[in-house]
Amino acid sequence: MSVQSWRGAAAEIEAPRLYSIGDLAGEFALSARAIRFYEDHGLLSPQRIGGNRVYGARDRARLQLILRGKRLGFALADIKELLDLYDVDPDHLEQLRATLAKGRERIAELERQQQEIALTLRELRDIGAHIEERIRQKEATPRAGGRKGTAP
Amino acid sequence: MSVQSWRGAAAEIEAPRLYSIGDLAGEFALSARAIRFYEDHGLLSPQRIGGNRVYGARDRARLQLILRGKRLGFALADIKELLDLYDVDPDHLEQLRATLAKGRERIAELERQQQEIALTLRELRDIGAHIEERIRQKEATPRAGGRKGTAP
DNA sequence: GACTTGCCTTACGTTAACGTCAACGAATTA
DNA sequence: TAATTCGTTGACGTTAACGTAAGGCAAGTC
Repeated sequence: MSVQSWRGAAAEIEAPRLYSIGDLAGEFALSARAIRFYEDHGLLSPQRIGGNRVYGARDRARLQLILRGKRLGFALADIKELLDLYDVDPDHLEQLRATLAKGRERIAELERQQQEIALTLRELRDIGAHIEERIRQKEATPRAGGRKGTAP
Repeated sequence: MSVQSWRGAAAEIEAPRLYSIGDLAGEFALSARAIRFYEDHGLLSPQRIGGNRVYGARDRARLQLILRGKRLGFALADIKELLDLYDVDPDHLEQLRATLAKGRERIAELERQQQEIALTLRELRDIGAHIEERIRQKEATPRAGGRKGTAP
């Protein structure tokens, strides 16, 4: 049963949508084990209702960020730092500065990554163009010799 | 001793630069163990001179690609596939087509990754701007309350 | 009342990507 | 000649990020 049913049908007030661990696991196509794992490592901290985990919009958003971070190849520890950037205490000046600094590091790293992706894309497209041409050659004149592939 | 010394000083003909495992390890700041590991998994295949590994320009270039792939968060198995795109047999039409297809997949994946990085960068810059403003506030009027950070 | 479903915790297993250590050989260097 | 300095091959250890299995509670279903 979806967690939402627990809230009864007094749907006059805005009901901030809630999710069970199974809901999120299904929606994002990962295992409940993984979600619990993220919690164990401090990336999520859902409420509890009688032992059961209950996730709100904030948790859901954080989970999305986690998955995006993973797709970008970051380790969970890094992703945790990234998530921490979101809930800095706006009253503590030193923490604000520290967060800003960390944020800039992440930005720099992502920009570097951007460059490397762009470079890799150029190379792949180049290879692709060569291969396409080679294919056209072979299709035009089926039994002929050919030059070697692009180095290396 | 650098492998290069083995080639004597008959430097009239162009000597294609060679490297020992230590050379590459030093240059790219990784361990010799890692380099051997890559070889064990088919990502490198240096020559041998009396049991010792000897790397040429091609091996060096492949190693660079490996490291770049790692920085982009790819697994070694994926990187191996990527490397294989470079030395496709230009005479085998089917292999050409298959390579082209794989290449396009990688391109698509990298483009998706590009989008996600761009998105993350926008968010981080946004957070950064908020934090900077908050810092200016606190610097201007040291003891005042403040709004909360950017959700989530 | 038995069964299924969904969640819980605990604990051990697994894979990737190396690190570390041992024991050895070949080549310089003192 | 002895001691370093690279390099070699095993073999075992380690960390991250989960998977998998065992056993149990609570609620709904047949």
